[in-house]
Amino acid sequence: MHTGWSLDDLVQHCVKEIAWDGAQGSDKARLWAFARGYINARHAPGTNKDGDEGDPLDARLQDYLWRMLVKQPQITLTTAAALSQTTHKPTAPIKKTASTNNPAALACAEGEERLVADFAYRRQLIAGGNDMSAITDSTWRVLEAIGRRRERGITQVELHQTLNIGAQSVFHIIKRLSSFNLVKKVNLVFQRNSTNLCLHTNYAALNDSYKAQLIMIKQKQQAEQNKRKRKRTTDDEEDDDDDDDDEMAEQLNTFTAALLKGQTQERWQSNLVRQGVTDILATVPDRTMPIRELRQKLLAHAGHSDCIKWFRRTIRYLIHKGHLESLEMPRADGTGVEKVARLLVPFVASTGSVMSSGTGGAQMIGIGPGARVDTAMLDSGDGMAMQHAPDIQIYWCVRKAGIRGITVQELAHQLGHPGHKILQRHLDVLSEAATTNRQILRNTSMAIDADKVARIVRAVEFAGRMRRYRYFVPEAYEQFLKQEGLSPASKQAKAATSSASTTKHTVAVRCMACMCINLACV
DNA sequence: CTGCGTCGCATAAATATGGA
DNA sequence: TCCATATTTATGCGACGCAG
Repeated sequence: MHTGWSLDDLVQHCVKEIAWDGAQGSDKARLWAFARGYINARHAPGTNKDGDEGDPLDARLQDYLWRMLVKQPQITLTTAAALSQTTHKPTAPIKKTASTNNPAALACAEGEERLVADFAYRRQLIAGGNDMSAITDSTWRVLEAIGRRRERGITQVELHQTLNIGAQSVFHIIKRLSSFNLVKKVNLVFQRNSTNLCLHTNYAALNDSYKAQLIMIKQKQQAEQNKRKRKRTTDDEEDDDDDDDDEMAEQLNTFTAALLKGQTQERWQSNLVRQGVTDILATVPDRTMPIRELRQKLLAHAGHSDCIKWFRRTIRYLIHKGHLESLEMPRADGTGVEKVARLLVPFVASTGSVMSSGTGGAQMIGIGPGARVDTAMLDSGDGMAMQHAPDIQIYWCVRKAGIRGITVQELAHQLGHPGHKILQRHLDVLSEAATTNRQILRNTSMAIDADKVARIVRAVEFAGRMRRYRYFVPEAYEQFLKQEGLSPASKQAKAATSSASTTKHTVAVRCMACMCINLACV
């Protein structure tokens, strides 16, 4: 934690970074990024913002740095054009032609100058003291690619695609490399696919996903310790259990709260929930608890439809995998039966899991027709992606649409064209009140606070004879009405009629999309 | 009859494994 | 290192039963 830095140190830092960039080397823009990273990291946190308003890396420093670097024995000055022709590698005839989509080569102009570290130095830095005879050409290429993407890691899929190596071979190579302790793997689940993020060991500790994995492992170990303690003494460790539960519950609450507010990038972590469920069950008598109670204990927003869906899915998954069994038990107050869950085998996250702790602006990622698990989501700068429940994805899309609203067609497009039926169903549910309260809502005529209960607003718009729905977040809908000079007086009617009644409250307004359409609220 | 929730089967995409 | 195949994890959707 030095608050100062020296020019020599800066130069050495850049030499290393260039070496990490591999055979393609680094261009000037990247070099300046390295230097800025170095300088900022060594400034005291408070001083670098207002203290020096100007760029700490001014033209003079840039010039100096460049001249010093060119002089370094390990560094060669070359151009992008030269790099694309020569293979520049003492080891093997690697088919550079195969990787024409090399981003580094394409990104810079033909004559762009690049600094490249020599092979021996790079090898020492990236492969450490490992015997190079054990590292074959393909292995080296993979290792180098991982090194190049050291900050955010690279997925197995990307390695397979960019290096033109079979997916299975990539798997083997990664396995080998992790046996040398050069590479760390982190499992990601994204939409319907799961993949591994590969990180160079030296940089793994900087990655949020890897940190999350370590936290999970630590939690697992603590849970095991607690269990062992519990076996020995049953009464004295209650406090520990409570603390543990509180900690877990708190973490989960943060997740749900943040998720539902849509103000964060924290991704819901299904493994965390699964583990939370079994951890709680492990501490109660008979390892049995009503599912409803379990949900309330685990989640701060247990009444939200999002939570209910997620939770139901989680329970179902755990039952399917043999961790839980579901039983019918009479209620304590004697009014019928309710479902309870009994723990059979505690769930333990095996391959680690992922959550993001990014700090950038909240944004939806990975949803779209071409969404993939690789660059699209990682390049968005917020680290990791997690699989989302469809309703949450829908909700966020509607939210993102804001005052303009969104039609089913647009929604379907944004979500990568899921099944028509399933989409409609989720929309039905979301535009109604929370599912558990439906009974109450139907039977009551009192005013319903739609802002609190309904998640999204469904409005119908007419264009000639055509009729279609448009969905809004409640706040956005209010805003829309205000903009059109209308009072949101239809709120009650809207909530009351959304389920069964046929009465319609119609308002003639201008549609934001077409500017000439009547919009009616149903 | 209708709406809703649950169950089970089919499918997809990626990883993991073992033999050549 | 490649090939064929198993496994894992998640989604899509129809069938079925229940309650109003």
